[in-house]
This record gives sequence, C-alpha cells and structure tokens, in this order.
Amino acid sequence: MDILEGSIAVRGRGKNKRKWIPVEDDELIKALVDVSLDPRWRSDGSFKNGYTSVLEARLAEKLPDSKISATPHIESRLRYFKTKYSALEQMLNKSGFTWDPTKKMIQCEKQQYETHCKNNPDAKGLYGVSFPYYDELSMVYSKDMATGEGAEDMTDVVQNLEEELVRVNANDEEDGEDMTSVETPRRSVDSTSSSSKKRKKEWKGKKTSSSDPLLDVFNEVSGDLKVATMLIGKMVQAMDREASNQEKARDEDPQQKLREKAINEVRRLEFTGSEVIKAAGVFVRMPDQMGMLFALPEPLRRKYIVDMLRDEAARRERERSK
DNA sequence: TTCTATAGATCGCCTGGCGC
DNA sequence: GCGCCAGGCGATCTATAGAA
Repeated sequence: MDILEGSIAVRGRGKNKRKWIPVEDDELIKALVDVSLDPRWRSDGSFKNGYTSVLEARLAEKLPDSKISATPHIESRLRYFKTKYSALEQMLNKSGFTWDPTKKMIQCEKQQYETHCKNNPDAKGLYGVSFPYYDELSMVYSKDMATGEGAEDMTDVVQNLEEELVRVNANDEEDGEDMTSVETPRRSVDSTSSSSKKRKKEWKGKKTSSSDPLLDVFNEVSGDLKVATMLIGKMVQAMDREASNQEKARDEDPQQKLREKAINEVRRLEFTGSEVIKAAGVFVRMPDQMGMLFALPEPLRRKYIVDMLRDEAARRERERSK
C-alpha cells in the first residue's frame, strides 16, 4: 500500500484512497447504530440531512488522528457495508443459507454459494469470511422495522412475536430436516413481513416451549443473539417511532418518557450500540429496572448497567442450557 | 508477468425536505 | 411553485493484492 492511512494522495477516480482499519470500522458502526437510534437523526426509517457529518464528528472524537471525512470516506464505507449486508440478507432469505452467530459468517454449501454469486456478484467474498457487523447493520438497515407504513408499534411488536412463534412451531413440525428440497418463500426487498421469514429459518431446531407464549418469545429470543438483536432493535425503533408520532402526548406518557430517558442514559454512559439494545430489551421486559437505574447515584449507574447486562447474559445462558 | 477480483473513490442523477 | 441541499444509489474508474 502506498497510500498512507488517512492521507490524501492525488485527487481523481480511484485515487485518494484510504485504508479502513478494523478499529475505524468498529467506531463507524458504533456511531451509525447510535445515530440510527437517535430520533433527532433518524425517523420514519430514513436518515436526516447531515447524519454523515455527525458520524464524522463522532469518529473525529474517538479517533482524532484518522482524518476520516463524511464525504467521501464515510459515505463510501457505508455504501460498501450496505451492499454486503444486502447481499448477506438476500442469501439468508434463501433456503440452505444460514447465519452462524458465533463465527459471524454465512453457513452453506460452497457449491450453492458459488451458484448464488453468479447471479449476485455483491455476495462475493462473504463465504468463509466473518462479517462482524451484520447484527448492527440489520438494526440500521432492516427496512421492515424502519419504514413508517409497515412499521410496528410496541404492542404490535410483542403481538407479532407471539404470532410468529406459533407459525414457527407449526412450520418446524411440517418442514422437518429438509432445508433444500423446496425453497422457502423469498423475502421481497421491501416486504414488511420479510424479516419474519428469515427468522423462521433461523429458529429451526431450537424449540422448547412453555405455557406462557410471551415468556416463550423472550426465552427463545435469548437463544439466538442475532435474532434477539434484530427483534430488540425493532422494539427500540418502535419506541423511537412512537416518540416522534406521539410527540404531543409524550409529556403525558410517563412510561414512554422513562424509556427514552433510560436509553439516553445508557448511551450517555458510552455503552456500545449492541449493549444499548440489550439494555433496551431488559427495560421492555422489566420496566422496574429503569426506575432503579435513576434511583441510583450517577457514579453507580454504569456499574448497575454492567451488572444488569451480565445478569441478562447469564439468564440467556441458563435458558439455552435448559 | 499477466490476469482477475476486490476495495475505495468519484460522478451524475433522482428524490425528498425545507425555506422563501 | 421554485431553488437549494443532502441522502440514496447505480455506474464507473483506479489501485492493489492475490492467483495463475
């Protein structure tokens, strides 16, 4: 590489390249998740003007030597991530492709992958390579949870989770082990029910159930971090959406106000995007945690959240081992 | 050494929001 | 309604790394 990191060589197409290093990607994704959860910069599923400048400022703050600018660096990098994320999602939408949440990579037959790549060049380079930002990007770019029309409010989210679980149960029994004989219905690019089909596939073979459907939902969610991140992300998005839709009524809705306050507090304490989402999931499940958070003196709040997330992780682990 | 795939940057057009 | 601005996105170009 003859292009120094963050340095500018010569202007012109293909020139003036900079090499993104992992820590820069990490910070960019963290900032992107944060901004996507901030109703000031994102509402109704789309970003507002100037959000790339916010990302630039955030990166400048975290990595003062990087000299990454909104245009073209961040814009280009986000496009790259979005392309790869879309390609991944497209694959996961097909039968035979699954996501390994531990290795953070696609799992499928190589032959099948190569065939897919012939029609979808964007998917090249994703086989056997970990893509650590899929969870975060699914929160940011999943259209079904972002667009206004097909978007769900908090009640819908929970209700749909229950309904979806019932469908999964039924399909599990029907489908058996046959993952490739018949293609599952394709997810249309902008379908509002799209992610449910993908999740259906990922839920295969993981079922145990109790008599409480809602408890089942959260128990099952805990078994799969990717799905959990997506679904909790939906909740957070729904909360944000409600915040903007009911701006006038917000002052009269203490629960909603408390949720926003709690999430803002977690973000203020500089937790990562995925940690914020996990915390939001806990707040939805156990609203008392929010009250307790604010009851504590400020210096203790960070430790409280850390403990809360650790307990949540332990709870998930227990559920997994049941 | 040549070829090929990939990453990163740029260009140009479209669209939507916003102020006048 | 019009113009401006910024995001989205496809097309394209070039540098580079790795394979043949």
